[in-house]
Amino acid sequence: MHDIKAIREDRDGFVKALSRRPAYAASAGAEADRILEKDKALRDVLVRLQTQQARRNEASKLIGQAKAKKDEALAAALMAEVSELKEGIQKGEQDQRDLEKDVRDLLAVLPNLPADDAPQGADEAANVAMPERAFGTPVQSNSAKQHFEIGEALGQMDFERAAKVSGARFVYLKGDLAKLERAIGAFMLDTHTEQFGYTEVSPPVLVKSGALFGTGQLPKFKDDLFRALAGDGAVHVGFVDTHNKSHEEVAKLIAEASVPSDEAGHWLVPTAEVPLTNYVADEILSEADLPLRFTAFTPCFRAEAGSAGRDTRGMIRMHQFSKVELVSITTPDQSDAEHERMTDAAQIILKKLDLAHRVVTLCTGDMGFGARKTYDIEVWLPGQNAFREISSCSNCGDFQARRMNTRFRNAEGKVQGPVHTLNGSGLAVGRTLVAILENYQQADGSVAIPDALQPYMGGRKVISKT
RNA sequence: GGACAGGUGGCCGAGUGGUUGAAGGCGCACGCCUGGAAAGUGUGUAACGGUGAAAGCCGUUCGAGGGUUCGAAUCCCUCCCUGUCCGCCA
Repeated sequence: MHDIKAIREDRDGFVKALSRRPAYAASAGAEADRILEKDKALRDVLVRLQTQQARRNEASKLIGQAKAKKDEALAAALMAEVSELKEGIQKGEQDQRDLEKDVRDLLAVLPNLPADDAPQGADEAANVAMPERAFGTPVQSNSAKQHFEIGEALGQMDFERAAKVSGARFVYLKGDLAKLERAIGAFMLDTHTEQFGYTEVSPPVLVKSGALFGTGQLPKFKDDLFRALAGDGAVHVGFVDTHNKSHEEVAKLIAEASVPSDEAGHWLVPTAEVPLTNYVADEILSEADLPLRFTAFTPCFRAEAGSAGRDTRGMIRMHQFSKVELVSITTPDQSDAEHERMTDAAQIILKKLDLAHRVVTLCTGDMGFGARKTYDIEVWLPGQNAFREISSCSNCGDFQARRMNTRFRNAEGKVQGPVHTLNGSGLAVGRTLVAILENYQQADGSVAIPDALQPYMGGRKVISKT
């Protein structure tokens, strides 16, 4: 969420930054002007309304004093005056609510402004390589199998039965592959907590809509989410007047007043970023406690609404997958350094697993809604003969903090404004498993276990068909 | 799911229609006291918004949203959350 004051005070600067996102290249100016128009109308209403409220408050106090002095005539005169103000005040309050909602609704769907050093570009082709962060040598091989061929041949990865039970984009892992997923998660958590000071968290994976608004998935991206409703999801809303009505009439009125609402039920988290970041929602944190660093190993659920036909084979794009997430809450002046540190933490995992990868800075056309700057880590998959995203580390600046209403105060107790939030995968566990299968596959169909994971796999060195 | 009881400032906690943004306490900050500290003592200590060059002035906020009233932390309605008991349940 953008700071309306910032748009008001520097409209052109806002438009310039927003128009760096290709989707807003043409419309940024019009967006800003629509918002500013509503904002101006709101402030006009406030000036008028507050004058009336001030007089009402003053007169109300005088009424209390007059009544205390038994001066009923004065009290009656004042009450008549306030009575006349009432209509205007109620109208003003309604206008205020409407205009505040208008401004908020317009702001809520606008993406974050790219950082100055986020490269300009239309799509992923314009992402900028970071050679200083590249690691390892991609192994080209004509004989390399894809992960699902390896997993299915091992008899430990079953898409057909998953389709029977849950449909497309689900998988059963069994035996050593199921254990390997757990081992990868445990290895990642241990690394982040022990080497990087993250606090391990086991968060809720069903959340209310307010949390998804806070991190920016709602209201704009609800089609990407799964929703969990109790029963048929009907919710009783509003007041039903049962006076002098038959049972049938009351039942009908209740049914009419019961509708699915956007507030009803829960949503399945698309990433642990949501519960980890919203942990501090509506709080004023102490600067001394920052940065906060959280990590969690959770399932993630995504509808993949816009991905029909993409990555249909294998485990690359699932409705449900495991991920270890990293979230940092920092002061504004720390967030750039924290972004580099978080990316280091994510990369360490791949380095310890000896998996070749590269890192790119996303261009303005490829960045997510809430990010001001993003690094993607792409791991080499010899079976696909390609680099594939395995982590995305973003600095969201104060964008999520404004939506969540999370601020911090300094040592003197003075509120300093919104915190900065960052999130990154550390890493996608399913895709890490894919990368291990493809990079550690052996000619006989078995898969070597990376050294770093052997302690988590009972000291074993290889996964074979059982 | 049912029945009660609650949700007040950084924390605890008073407050059931009229100068209550809110007593009191804790915590915190600064001062006095002290050789220094503790104790004691004094003062201060919410957020957000509008307006203004600023000082300031004004408004809103006592879980959230509506309503009643000249006036709501206080009365009414809806929702959310917490606690206790019952039911069900991993």
